Amino acid sequence: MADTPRRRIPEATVARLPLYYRALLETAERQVATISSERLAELAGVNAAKVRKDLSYLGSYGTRGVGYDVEYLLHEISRELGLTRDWPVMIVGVGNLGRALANYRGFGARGFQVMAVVDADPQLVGRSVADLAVESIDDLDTIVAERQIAIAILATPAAAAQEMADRLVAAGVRSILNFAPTVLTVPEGVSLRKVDLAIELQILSFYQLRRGLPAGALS
Amino acid sequence: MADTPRRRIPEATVARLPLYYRALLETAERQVATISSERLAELAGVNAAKVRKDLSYLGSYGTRGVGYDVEYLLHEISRELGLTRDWPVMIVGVGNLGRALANYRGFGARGFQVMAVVDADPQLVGRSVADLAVESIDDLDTIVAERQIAIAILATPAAAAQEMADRLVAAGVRSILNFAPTVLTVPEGVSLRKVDLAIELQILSFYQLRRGLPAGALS
DNA sequence: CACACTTTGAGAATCCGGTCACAAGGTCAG
DNA sequence: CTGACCTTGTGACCGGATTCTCAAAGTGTG
Repeated sequence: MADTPRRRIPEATVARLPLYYRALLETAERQVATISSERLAELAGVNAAKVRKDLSYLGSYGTRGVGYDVEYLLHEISRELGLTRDWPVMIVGVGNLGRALANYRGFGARGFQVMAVVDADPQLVGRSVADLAVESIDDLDTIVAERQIAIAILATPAAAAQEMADRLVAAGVRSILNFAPTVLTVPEGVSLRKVDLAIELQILSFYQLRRGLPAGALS
Repeated sequence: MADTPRRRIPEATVARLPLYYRALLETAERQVATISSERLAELAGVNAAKVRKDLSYLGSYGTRGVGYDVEYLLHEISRELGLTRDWPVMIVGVGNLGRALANYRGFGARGFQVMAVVDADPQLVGRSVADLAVESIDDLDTIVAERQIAIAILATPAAAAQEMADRLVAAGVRSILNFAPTVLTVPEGVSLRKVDLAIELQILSFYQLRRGLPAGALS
């Protein structure tokens, strides 16, 4: 499996691959065989030069004068993103958000299946969420090991998040998607991404405040 | 007060201000009067040089040899972010996610109050969600105008999202936080930010697949 | 007051990503 | 087979963001 010592793919490009992937899925469904960078750019909401540059990091998969073969490109991107295999996912924290996420079919991407839902509250253990029984956080190690869970979604209150993250890492989880509104630290070698409602709203607020105001008219 | 011909604040800095804000809130609660860039950096999960550079865009609010006055800095940042006023928020789409968001108290930042919850499905109109009655999307214009809603959270299925976004913009909403897994286009002058579960998971998957090589996906 | 120590603020250097522009490589009509 | 026409792939350039570094400005002690 010694895979190509392929050029390092820039982070910004990695973040866009899923957009291309989605656009290509839709295109494939419409039985379109090839697609130009122009069109792909439009679907993904970026510009054509960026699409070409991004795709060139994966290799030369296009044909000049024609465009990209939709099926082939789809395959290459999904391989690159690791979407050709299954990723069992665990959700930690069964509050409002945790439950919604567990039920969220809109993961869109198949391959990310929620295989476990855990919570620290003994009162919640045993309840059913999205066809799964809530399990105890104390069984983390076993659950992670047995179900080969590499990716966890953290949806606990902020106060509990760091401790949960630590326990996840200790149990062998190497990728965490954090929804708790707090800064987490994880060791080198663990990927951490965050989704933070409050921050997004505050950023919107910043620009909203300045909209329409004459430039420099802030008090 | 001789008002600052204030430097334009870089986008990257704007995105970090909420982090500092949160860190400062916690610090203020602990009755700590001043804070160094070093300490603030630690709390916000960034490095000290960045903190200082970021804060310098707001003006020179620190004291050399001492640090920053917590209360004062807090005040300046919240003013900058528009957190000194209230932002009525509307949630569009009452699926799993919409409901969870409506109930989500963890907005953390006060000032963002959900003032309306709307859906296109007549079956849902009238039901109660988070102490609000679900209203019809057809009353959008009135709701937005009367409740002065500037920020909307889109939590519809992907297929409906663009149309809803268009209607929101038409009704006067200038800031949209999109949770629907699709690319939206909005006119110039409207802020759009997105939160996309599937994309986040796919990015994690990418790095998980390569564990060992890159430094990974920092937030 | 002098001196050691702390910490900010900002210029300079560097890194990274985005955009431009165009040669290279391909299609297709006649 | 030729010439008009597309579209990719990429090197060159540009600009924003991050990091480095250190002078400047403050504190505190004796």
